[in-house]
Formats: sequence, structure tokens, C-alpha cells
Amino acid sequence: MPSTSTTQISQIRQSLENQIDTGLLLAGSRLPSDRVLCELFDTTRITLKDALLALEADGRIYREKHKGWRISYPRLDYNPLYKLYFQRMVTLQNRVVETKVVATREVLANAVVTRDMELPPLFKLYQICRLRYLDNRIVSYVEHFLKPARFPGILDYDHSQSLTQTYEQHYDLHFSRSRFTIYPVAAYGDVAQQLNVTVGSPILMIKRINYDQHGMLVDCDHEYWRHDAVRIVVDSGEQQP
Amino acid sequence: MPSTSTTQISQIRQSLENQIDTGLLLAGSRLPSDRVLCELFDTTRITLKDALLALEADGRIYREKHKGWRISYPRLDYNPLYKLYFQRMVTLQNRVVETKVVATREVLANAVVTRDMELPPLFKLYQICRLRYLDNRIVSYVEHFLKPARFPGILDYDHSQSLTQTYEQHYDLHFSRSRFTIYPVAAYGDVAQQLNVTVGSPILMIKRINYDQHGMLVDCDHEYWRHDAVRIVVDSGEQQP
DNA sequence: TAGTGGTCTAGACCACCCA
DNA sequence: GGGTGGTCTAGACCACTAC
Repeated sequence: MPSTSTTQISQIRQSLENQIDTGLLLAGSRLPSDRVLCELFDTTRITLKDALLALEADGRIYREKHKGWRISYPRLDYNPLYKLYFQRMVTLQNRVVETKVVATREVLANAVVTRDMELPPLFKLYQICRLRYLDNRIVSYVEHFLKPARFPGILDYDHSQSLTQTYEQHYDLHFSRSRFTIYPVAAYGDVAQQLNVTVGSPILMIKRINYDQHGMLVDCDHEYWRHDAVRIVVDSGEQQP
Repeated sequence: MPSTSTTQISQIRQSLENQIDTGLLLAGSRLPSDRVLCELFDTTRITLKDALLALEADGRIYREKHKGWRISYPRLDYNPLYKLYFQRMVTLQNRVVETKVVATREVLANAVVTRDMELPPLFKLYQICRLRYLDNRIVSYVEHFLKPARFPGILDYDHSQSLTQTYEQHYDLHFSRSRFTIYPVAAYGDVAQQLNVTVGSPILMIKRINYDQHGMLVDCDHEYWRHDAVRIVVDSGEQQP
């Protein structure tokens, strides 16, 4: 049976968890300030923080920097085998997605991207950086890296809509296959800044390497997800729709 | 560009990260005790801990309860589309897996399992709990839930080998399809205890619901992975081997 | 038993958000 | 400018491991 640890940290966590489970604290609602919670549980800010961090790690609560803790929303199902525009996958779950472009530029491929995309050294790529909002809340920061030769002039298009759609309509490009690599990391630098989370917060990274209809590697994505916002769903033994 | 934050926490993190990246600290080697690190970085245990927690969240270091911090090993590639015995998937990556049975029993299905397995209320299941060791280190705690009618007498078998193999050899059962659901959670109760990690540590949960060759739902697994030990790899647009 | 990590206290100052 | 969260100090005791 689950051992009910009796540290203060566990007690505070269980108490808050209980309030969430029983619907006393609804998704999106804000927790009282940490000083108030300290009084409530008769403890110090550090102990309280440990309890909140555990709930954050479990995806039950989340925070935006300097804006307090809130109850997490249900996760979005992310199915890498569904060859739908991301937008459509979201719509099918009765949720609303919005995309904001934060940067489009030419960059030198870094070590990781060079290896992943099998590039020669000192290779220049197009980079498109975007933020994704789910039901009006930031959920992911995405960096696309494109081989320029395959996408002349693409930086001039509007990228607040589906990039996949731009590929199809303007570059006669259809993905034949993609390789997804998914693992937990922490938010540093740009990622922390763009997602507006504390440095070191837990993130679910989804890397994607895409091949066109001729089997050529054309681009790759780095998606950094708020780790409580998403859930990977994969059906084996079935063909994808 | 990645903004190099100048808090002590970030400085300590970057310093350690650098030592790891440059090979001065090798996978598996132990960090000095926290008191020593405090002296080294001229700071307090709490500040140091924040830096270590960030590195843990990023999967760069790990710990076993009361046994100090160590440098993480490369992640295992986990491909849900490969219909191999788990053991074979590991062997192909030149790594060694071992399984230890920690419990076999009959249990009442809890709310989550009842919903996931589409069971009536108050349903009894067989439960097999196992620990997986990768290269002699604990990496995951797995709970299997089996419908008893499909597996008469299975609790009497030896389960330190492949369960899939036991299914095939003794119950003429072959998986036709499986549904994987993967998301980050925190370690509580049994999970924390069995994995020997601090309550609230980050975990990657892999849920599996399995169907036999007649399309019947026969069992489900809850796999709790040390979140730095694994990496999900999915190829879309290809048939699985 | 010594040393380690885990928990906890009671404060402080700073950075940032919002009114 | 007041309140919030983020960072940081300088200690303490306890639980557990390894010897």
C-alpha cells in the first residue's frame, strides 16, 4: 500500500492534493500566496516550497514566474503517429490552440542539431521560434530548424499558422516519415524565459526530425512543453490515420 | 542566445554541468558530499540543493536516498512500436537488464485501473510488481495488472524473466496491439520506496494497455521510470519490425 | 559511530507584477 | 508602492548508510 509518509512536506502535499481531488480547488484557480499558506500549515517558506515543488513535479500545480501557483489543467493528448496538423489534433480534443512567432532568423547550426540533421560543420539554417498557447495559456516553446535550400524565402511568410500547411502549399513538401525523441529535461535560457518559468523547471522535450516524400531530411523541431500540459499517446499494432 | 543567468544557483549548475560535459566527471562517479560542495562554492546547503535539483530535473545527475549524488548514465531508447521483448530491446543497445520480482498477489482494482481496463466495480486482479535493473542500477518499478480468468495459476510461475514470454508459452497469448500513455509524474509511496528515491522526485510514467490476438483487453502495466534513465523514440510513417 | 543526505527553522534582501 | 515569488543565510536535528 502507498506508505503515507508523515513529514510536514508530505502532509502539506497530501492536504493540497486532497483539496484538488475533491474539487475544492479547480483547474486554473490560484493558490493563496506562499506566506498565507505558511500560516495555514504553520511552517516556513522553505518547507512549504518543498511541498509545492513535489506537486509541481507531479503535474498537479504550475506557476508562471512571479505570478503564483495555480491548479493544473487536464493534459493534452499528443499522438506522434497522427499525421494531422497539430492544430487539428488539438481541435479534435475540443481545445483551442494559438501560435505566436517570437523569432525568425538565420543561425549557425549548433552541435546537437548538426548531429541530428547530419549536417556538415558550420552549416547555416533557418530558425523559426514560436510559442504555443492552449486555451490561452502558454504550453510550449518550439524551435524549427530548416534547411535553407529546400525553403527559399520562407522566412517572409506568416508563421502564426501551421508550418506544415505552408510546406505543402508553397514548397510541395509532404512528410513521409518523422522520428520523435521524447524525454524530460529542465528549462534553461531561452526556454525558461519564453515559457516564463523558473530556471530549472521540469520540461518535456519532444524532438522531431522530418523527411519529405523523397526521403530527404528537411527540417527538425525542438518542442519544449510545460511538463504538466501534455501526455504522449501511442498505439502500436495499428496504422495511423 | 541562451541567457546566462547569474544567480549563484545558475553558476553552480553551469560549473558542474561543465565538468560533466568536459568529461572531468564521468557517468556513475559520485559528487563530493553536499557540505564539501558548499565550501567549494562558498554557499549554503539550501542554495546548493537548488542547483543540484535543477541538474536532477535536467537528467544530468541522480541520487539514491541517503547515498549521495552521482552523474547520470546515457538514457535507454524505449521504442513503444518495437514488438520485442523488453529484454531484447535492451540487449540490442548493448546494455544489460535484470528483473527482480518484489510482489505477486491478488488485489482489488483501484479507480484508475478500473477505468483504464474497463472493469466492473470491485474487480479482483492479479498484480505482479517488479524492479528493473539496467547495467546493475535500478531504473524502473513496474506493476502489472492481469485479468485472472485469462491467466489461471500464473502467480506460481517465475517472473524474473520475460512476462511476455510466459504469456506466449503458457497461455497462448500474443499481443495484437497496445496503447501507451506516457507522461511525467512524481514518486510517492511504493514507487519512491522501491526506486529508493526521495518522495516527490521526478518520474516518467509509461502506462500500457495490452490486447491479445482476439482483440481482448487482457492486462495493463504501470511502469515508473527514473526520469533520467529513458528516452522515448517513435518513428512515424514506418511499420514496426 | 561518523558522516551523509533529508528535513526544518527564522529570518533577510531582491526582482518582478500589478494596481 | 505593496505584495508576490525567487534567492540566500546560518544554523539545527533527524534518518539512514557504511564502516
